[in-house]
Amino acid sequence: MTRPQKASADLSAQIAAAIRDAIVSGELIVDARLPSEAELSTQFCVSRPTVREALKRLAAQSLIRTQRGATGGAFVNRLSYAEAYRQQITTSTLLLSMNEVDFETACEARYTMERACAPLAAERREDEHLNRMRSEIARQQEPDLADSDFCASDVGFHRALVDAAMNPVLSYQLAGAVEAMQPLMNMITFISPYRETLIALHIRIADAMEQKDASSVVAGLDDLQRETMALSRKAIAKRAART
Amino acid sequence: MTRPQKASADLSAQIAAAIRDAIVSGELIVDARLPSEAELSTQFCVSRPTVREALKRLAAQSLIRTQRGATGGAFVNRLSYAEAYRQQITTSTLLLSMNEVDFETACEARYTMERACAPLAAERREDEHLNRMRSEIARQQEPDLADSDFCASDVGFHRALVDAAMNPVLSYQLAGAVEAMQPLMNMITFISPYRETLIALHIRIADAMEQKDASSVVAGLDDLQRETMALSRKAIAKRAART
DNA sequence: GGATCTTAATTGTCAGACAATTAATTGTAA
DNA sequence: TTACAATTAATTGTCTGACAATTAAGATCC
Repeated sequence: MTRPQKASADLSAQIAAAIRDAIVSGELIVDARLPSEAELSTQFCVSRPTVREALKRLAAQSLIRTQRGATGGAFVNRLSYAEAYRQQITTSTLLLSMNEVDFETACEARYTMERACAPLAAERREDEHLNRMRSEIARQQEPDLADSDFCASDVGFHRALVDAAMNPVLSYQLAGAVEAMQPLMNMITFISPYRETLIALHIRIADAMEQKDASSVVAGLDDLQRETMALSRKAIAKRAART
Repeated sequence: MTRPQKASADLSAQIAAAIRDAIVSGELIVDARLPSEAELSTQFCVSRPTVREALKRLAAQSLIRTQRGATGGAFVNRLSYAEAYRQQITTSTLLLSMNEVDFETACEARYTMERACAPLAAERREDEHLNRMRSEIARQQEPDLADSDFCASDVGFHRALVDAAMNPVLSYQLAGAVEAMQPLMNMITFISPYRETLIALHIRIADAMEQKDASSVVAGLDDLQRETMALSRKAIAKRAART
């Protein structure tokens, strides 16, 4: 954790980079305590506010956590799957919403990845996953369900499918792809007949999962992608017609 | 951008959350200028250092950028693909390194996702991608190449394959999976005969890509996964024997 | 021994100041 | 009038010093 090198950047950014490097390189291991803010400020020859800004940067990336009190301080944080999920989702959501990624590209990416999970999911699925899928389907059949809740349930259904692959790294990677689609999906209005088509496909996929029939799951996802894309085209056409 | 609600957290965290919500919800659009630090400090009834800590948190997530000078200030940042890649990779790398994710799980996730790209990649690949793959193979055949450079080239090869799918969202999602494996791969020593096996598979995959033969690409990736896992088991066994 | 108080260390927050940077404005000369 | 230089104002970057809040450890008392 020596003096940072890259000039022409904020001191706080330089210090944050230096500490981050120390963490990533393993020089600072999980749960290790960093020097106190006062010590860091003398080490780096900067004031405490500057050190604090650096620490806040790291905290924003969940690289450290801080504790007040006598034995408090900043500690290297173990990045939990839950935290990683959260960051993955926010980053993906922002990327999709701010970069004007068209629906088809995002949709293709999502279903491509999801199809990849299907073989593992079909083979390893447990009753828990099947139950989650079934209960989301039941929710989707509620007649007075709002569009946004329908989409949320859709996300839940697909996450259950992904989780069934029993590979946490895969679940983590897919989390972004699946959840980030929700805002885009929310722009589609799911009127009754369309919902029924999607639900029928969900049922088909769940049945295939129950029988551990991987190729049918893949085929179901294929159809679901086609259906979703067709729906989005309709929504876009309708929006264009209105203007 | 009203007063934050969640109590019992740092003021700077609350303020950061409030501004982040305003950005995510679209209340603050890309390139919009936030109020100056002085204004924010009066708006939120906190001191300027506290506001600054909040802004640094957001800057760490590339949600804003700051500019000094007369017309300076904090601006909502458009999250570029490059930025998103970077964040994706650091998060994935940390998750894998700090959570003691075993090699097989990470490897399975990576190859599962990569196989999913294969059909699109085989169909859409351009000469550029093929050239990148070939040149990485050439690099891998250099006799004096260090293990870490061999791994880096391996990553380059696979990224070219993923990019050939011509879907930036997919490339973004895969970036984490592929790059985060590199530190894990670096723990394997690639002695000469093993390298040749991997290179042969790379050549097989590149040839299949050239002929746009999707199923052969998938089969090649399958074998590559098996080979990589076998190699890692050997490395682990050797390490265990040494102690 | 156990409960309570004190103390010290540490982070959280504040106020005020000055330096550095940058664009707009103003002044000046060709 | 135009081109260029100096000034000015706004803003972020940084520092100093202080105090509040929190927490664990030690000291004290019963």
